[in-house]
Amino acid sequence: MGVSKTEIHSSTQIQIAEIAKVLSHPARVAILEYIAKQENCICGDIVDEIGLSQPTISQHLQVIRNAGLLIGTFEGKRFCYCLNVNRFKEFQQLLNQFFNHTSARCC
Amino acid sequence: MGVSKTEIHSSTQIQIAEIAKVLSHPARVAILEYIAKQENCICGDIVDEIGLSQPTISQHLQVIRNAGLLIGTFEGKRFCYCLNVNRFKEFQQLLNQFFNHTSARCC
DNA sequence: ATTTATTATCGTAATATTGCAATATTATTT
DNA sequence: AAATAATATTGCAATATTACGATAATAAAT
Repeated sequence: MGVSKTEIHSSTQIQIAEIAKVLSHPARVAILEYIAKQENCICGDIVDEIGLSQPTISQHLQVIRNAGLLIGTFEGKRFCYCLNVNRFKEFQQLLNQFFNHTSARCC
Repeated sequence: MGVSKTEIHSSTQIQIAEIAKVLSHPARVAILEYIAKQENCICGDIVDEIGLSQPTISQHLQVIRNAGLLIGTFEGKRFCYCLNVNRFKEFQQLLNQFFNHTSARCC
């Protein structure tokens, strides 16, 4: 009834789905791209960059943060979040494992 | 108000999000894995394999089909769907492009 | 300490997703 | 053609997601 039956699936399947869910909204894709390309991590202007309200961006950022894709650093006095590249590459690796494993077994 | 503002995003961002959405449910991940590993494409028993009702599986299959990930073939008399490996690998490639492009630009 | 700027949270409305029972459709046999 | 099997669709309920205004919390600067 609208709720996913996660208990019937393997942890790997759930993991892939969780990773994919983070990327399953264009705003989050855009935010990730934007954060990554900002050299000095001044990320407060995501709201200006992407045409969504500040609460909405904050909500999307939370999804990204919960996935472990954000790390905070200090640049002088300013605190700013930055892409967790290691985690990001882990996402890529896990997805590639899924793709390779799955397509290799196909008829 | 609950609806994605797709018009503000680039076609690449939307494409990545669409690909990710297909993989964003463990049942669909499981279905893709199952279809891929079936040598002779006898896929009617997905329902037995995965613990979900036939309508629910059919619904998930439609999402997978709409993404272009299913092709139908004839094996003797039986029609059966099979993973579209080319499209599947295209998904992998597009995701890798996104990951490589994004992580390369990070601070 | 008080203003100012930035980010997070709350509340709420609209829409989407997930799941299944019931039913319809389609295909295959007999 | 009628029966059987397999898949798709419909309808509906429960939950999740998306979006934003209002507000709270946090940090920076005066």
